[in-house]
Amino acid sequence: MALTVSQVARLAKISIRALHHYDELGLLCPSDRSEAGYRLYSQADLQKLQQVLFFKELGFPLEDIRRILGDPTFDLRTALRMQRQLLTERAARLDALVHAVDTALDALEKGTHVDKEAMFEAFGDFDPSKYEEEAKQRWGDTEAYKESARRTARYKKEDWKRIKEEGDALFQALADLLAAGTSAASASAMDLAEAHRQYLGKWFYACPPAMHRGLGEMYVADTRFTENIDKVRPGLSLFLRDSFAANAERQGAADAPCG
Amino acid sequence: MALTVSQVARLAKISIRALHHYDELGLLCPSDRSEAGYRLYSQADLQKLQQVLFFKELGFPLEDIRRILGDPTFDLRTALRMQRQLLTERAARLDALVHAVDTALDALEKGTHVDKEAMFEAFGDFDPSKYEEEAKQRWGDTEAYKESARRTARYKKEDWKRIKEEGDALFQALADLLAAGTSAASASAMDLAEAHRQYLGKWFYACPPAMHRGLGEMYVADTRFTENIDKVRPGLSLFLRDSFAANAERQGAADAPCG
DNA sequence: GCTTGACCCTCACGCGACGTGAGGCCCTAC
DNA sequence: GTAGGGCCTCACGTCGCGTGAGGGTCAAGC
Repeated sequence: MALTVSQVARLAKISIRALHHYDELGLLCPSDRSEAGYRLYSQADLQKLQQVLFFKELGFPLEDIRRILGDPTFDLRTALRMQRQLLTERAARLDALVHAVDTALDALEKGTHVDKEAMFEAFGDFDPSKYEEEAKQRWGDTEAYKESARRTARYKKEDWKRIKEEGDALFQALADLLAAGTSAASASAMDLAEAHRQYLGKWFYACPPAMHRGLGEMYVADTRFTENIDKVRPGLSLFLRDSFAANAERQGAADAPCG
Repeated sequence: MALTVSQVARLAKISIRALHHYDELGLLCPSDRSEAGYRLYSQADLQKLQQVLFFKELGFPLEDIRRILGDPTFDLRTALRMQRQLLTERAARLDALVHAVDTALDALEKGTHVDKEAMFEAFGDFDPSKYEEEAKQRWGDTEAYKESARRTARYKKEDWKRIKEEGDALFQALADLLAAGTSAASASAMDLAEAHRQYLGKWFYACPPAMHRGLGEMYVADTRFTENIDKVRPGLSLFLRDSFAANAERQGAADAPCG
């Protein structure tokens, strides 16, 4: 039943080296080894590999995949939403590129003598003056604009981390309240709950108070969430549920379910 | 008129380091430097950058882009067709992934308690037995199959090079005939012309004899092609045109134009 | 004239996901 | 017993930059 590296590699259409790499990272360690030290993969290993490849296709870095698969309470929902967003953006971009290539090919096949400059007119995506105007419209020609222009490049790469940190900070702040014995229905707790709700809306999806309350319910109902939230501080999931609910009440939420 | 690195970087929405990198590679060297050694980019440099970014978006490696832009007779048409193919495949894959993510999200929002295995059923793309059957159907469980399975992984990465080499070899063979004084209408020349036509059909696009003849015409009509083809051997472009035409005649082509 | 701070330069190492040998053990088969 | 294929573990290479370190340049304000 146990498969060797080359067999697994052929099945999954990846390289042997990739399997070695996943082993090194602790991402997918074969569940057995032969006497001679050969890697032996079980059916369960294959299933895990399947999951690894899924997330890889979605564009997750391997280190994240390791954590995702190792940590069953990872926030799949928000991660998938972000990834969906990313994928659709990439798809739109690809569509645009295919279009640009078609235009270029058309021109080539008709005129034969199309010079490259003309080709790029079709792909009119880099007119400096246009960019500058757009940029000024957005931020004005201020110091803030200069600063912003400089930082946006970094943002792209660090989005994930920043967003995660922002969320973690909110949870931590709520955990601190819990530790201090503050009530989940206190103004400070509700304010943080509201901040968390807005945080979700800002980065992931519109989350009306009723849905937020539902999310809190899920935190205690679903042990996968509960366990991990309580790692920050025991009892935090309950505290979150209550503060989310209190805040939802304050915001005048009806008794709508989450979803 | 001359722009500094940071200005260009802001306009093109790339990093300064990237510009340094392109300079190092000889891909985009600023046409001027200040007394202090500052890079100064002209409008022409910006246009070239525009082209660089276009090809980069299409997924070409930088080294290839350098050669493409440095060599005006590069076979844009075939390159673009290949790239188009690649892009549509990638787009299709992205679509499938978005779908898979949607399914996963749906399940998550309904059931909340969806385990990962169920999630991957939606993305049923890794059933080992399925793969194995498919593979056997295609190649049978032979030595050739084993070999093939081992090589396909490499093919992906080396496609470009192999295909280019195949084309180069054909051109070289024809150049040898020319050097030997063989007629462009000789059987051997026509056979090579036919091989080139089939080569195009195999890797790029269906090229009926009449279109192939038109391609030959272009080789002499468009100096960008002429110059570079004649680098292989002076007069080769003419020889190609004539042998393509002779072969088209032999294949019973009407007098249709290329395209 | 001097400092401050934004901007520029050139090394040069780091990263992520492997590719690609090198050198050597294992295992079956002739 | 030796030839071959498959497996192992280092360990360095690749690509497209990111990210400092260490230091010169330049316009503005004191």
